[in-house]
Amino acid sequence: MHWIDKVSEALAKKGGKQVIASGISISGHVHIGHANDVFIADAIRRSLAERGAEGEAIWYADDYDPMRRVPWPLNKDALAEYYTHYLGFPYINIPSPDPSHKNFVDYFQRPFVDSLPAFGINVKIHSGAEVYRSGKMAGLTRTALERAGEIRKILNKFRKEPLPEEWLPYDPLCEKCGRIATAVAIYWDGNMVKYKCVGNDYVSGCGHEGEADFTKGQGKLTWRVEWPARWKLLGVTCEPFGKDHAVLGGSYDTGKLIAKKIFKKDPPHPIPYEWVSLKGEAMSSSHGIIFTLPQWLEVAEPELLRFLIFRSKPTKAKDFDPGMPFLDFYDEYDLIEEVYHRKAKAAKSKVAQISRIYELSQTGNVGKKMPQKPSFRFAAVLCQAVKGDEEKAVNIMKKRKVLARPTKADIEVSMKRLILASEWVELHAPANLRFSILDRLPGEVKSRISEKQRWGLKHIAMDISSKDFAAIDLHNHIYSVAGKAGIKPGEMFQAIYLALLGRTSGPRAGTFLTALDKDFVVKRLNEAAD
RNA sequence: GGGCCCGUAGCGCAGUCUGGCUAGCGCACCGGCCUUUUAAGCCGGGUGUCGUGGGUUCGAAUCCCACCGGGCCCGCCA
Repeated sequence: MHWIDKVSEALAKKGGKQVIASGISISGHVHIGHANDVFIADAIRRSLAERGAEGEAIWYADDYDPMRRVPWPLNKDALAEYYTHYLGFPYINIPSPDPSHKNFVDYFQRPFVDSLPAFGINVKIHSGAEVYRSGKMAGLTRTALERAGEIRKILNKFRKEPLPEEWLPYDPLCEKCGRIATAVAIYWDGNMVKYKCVGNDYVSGCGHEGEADFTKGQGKLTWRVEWPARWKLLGVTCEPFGKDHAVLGGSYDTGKLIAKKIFKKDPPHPIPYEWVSLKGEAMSSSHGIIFTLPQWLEVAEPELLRFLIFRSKPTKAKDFDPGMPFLDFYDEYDLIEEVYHRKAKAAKSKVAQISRIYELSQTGNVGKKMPQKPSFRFAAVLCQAVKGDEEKAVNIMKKRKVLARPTKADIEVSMKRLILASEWVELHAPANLRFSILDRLPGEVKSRISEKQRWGLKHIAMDISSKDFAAIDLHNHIYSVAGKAGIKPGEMFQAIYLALLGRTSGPRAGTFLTALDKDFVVKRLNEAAD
């Protein structure tokens, strides 16, 4: 059984409505590593639905947390100084670097959230700032303040240096300087927490002493207490989280105890997961080593990212490389699709597992028929040869038997893939895979073509204009022309590539030439031969 | 100091929870074919001390213990 289904089975067995929580701190661009969180939560929701259990997936933006570091690209040049001023501010209160977004949070969060539907993700979105400001957290905050002593004892079990006697689990928002990370709560009474803005290790305080109304969001619970409080507030029964929280004595450990003892809440079923790296490097919002959901959708089908996440166990580290290895990755996905549709063979013991991974990779329901489409590898060449001419592309794919009596849907899927491939070639493909037809034939290129090669080009041009070659026949024909010209086939091919691409290699010549406009090819070959 | 993950073919991995066919898959590679350059074709081939050592067992990649190597997380701050 797939791990997603094991979790949903365990949850369903407990009974009642299941709430699967996910979420992150909006500390910069939200990248595909963060997608783990929501994708897992949503997949469990889906699995629960399949077994008839009630479930809801949520995504919680920690947008009321303080900015501890200025993230990329705001840490560059003039912006850096401007944003350094906002260290310690709750993200939600930091301005956007561009006027088309409401604020810092909107700027970083929107591209992520807006992309979720394209990945088939259906989650309810919550905002930490909204939760605090609306007073929804007030009751639980009061409980936490009342029982600060017990909470302190729980936390101290895991700390080297115990928290001070008068410690309170509350981070007030300094009314004077606007920071939420610099004020220390001193005591509380009624709805008010008295504080002093003393600063912390990354930003200094303003020294202000004031009072924060915790029913109005003038501060927030400290993380280790906030998390279990949130479980209680939203009735969270399951939550995937990064390995940083999963450490013994980490926030899940203390959260578990606080949830049970203070908030009378069963802690959620944990799903710790590993990070996703980018070309072997850890992704980092603050350093700009990221790959975002919109970036993904530019060059790949959404199913592929789901596949990346669900193909292996959550505790397995995953690496994503949008370069050459991406083609293999695509092939693997296509293969499991074929296995699912019984078009490819796999070990009997594997078919069920592979099929389930395929299902989980889908953004919606699985189609009954497997769509016909080119491999991504092929698409990456074809799109360059036809330069956006759909009809030509379809014809070539028919000739190549990639498409056999294609339906509208087949063509749609294939075109989509061609567009993605063309973006991929542009953005991520290694240079040697990229080619483009020369608009003009520069003299410098022409001069690299020998007398004998010219003779050959001229004859090929003549033959093409007088006859419609099938790709393979043309390919063969080039060999015979090379023979007549008294040169090696390789030299003949090189001349063709030079004339069209300005370099000595390219896609398989017969298919390549037949994929191009005939008149253009004839004209160009003649031009090179003269 | 504490914890987690990983170690299986040249590379990337599945299989480990729940011990049981002859340890699989993709790519690469090798051989052959397509008169056929090429990262777009086809067929065939497994190239392996399952990190090491010990234990449990009729039986271990799988469970237990120790160790080695790699990566990561936490350690007042997600």
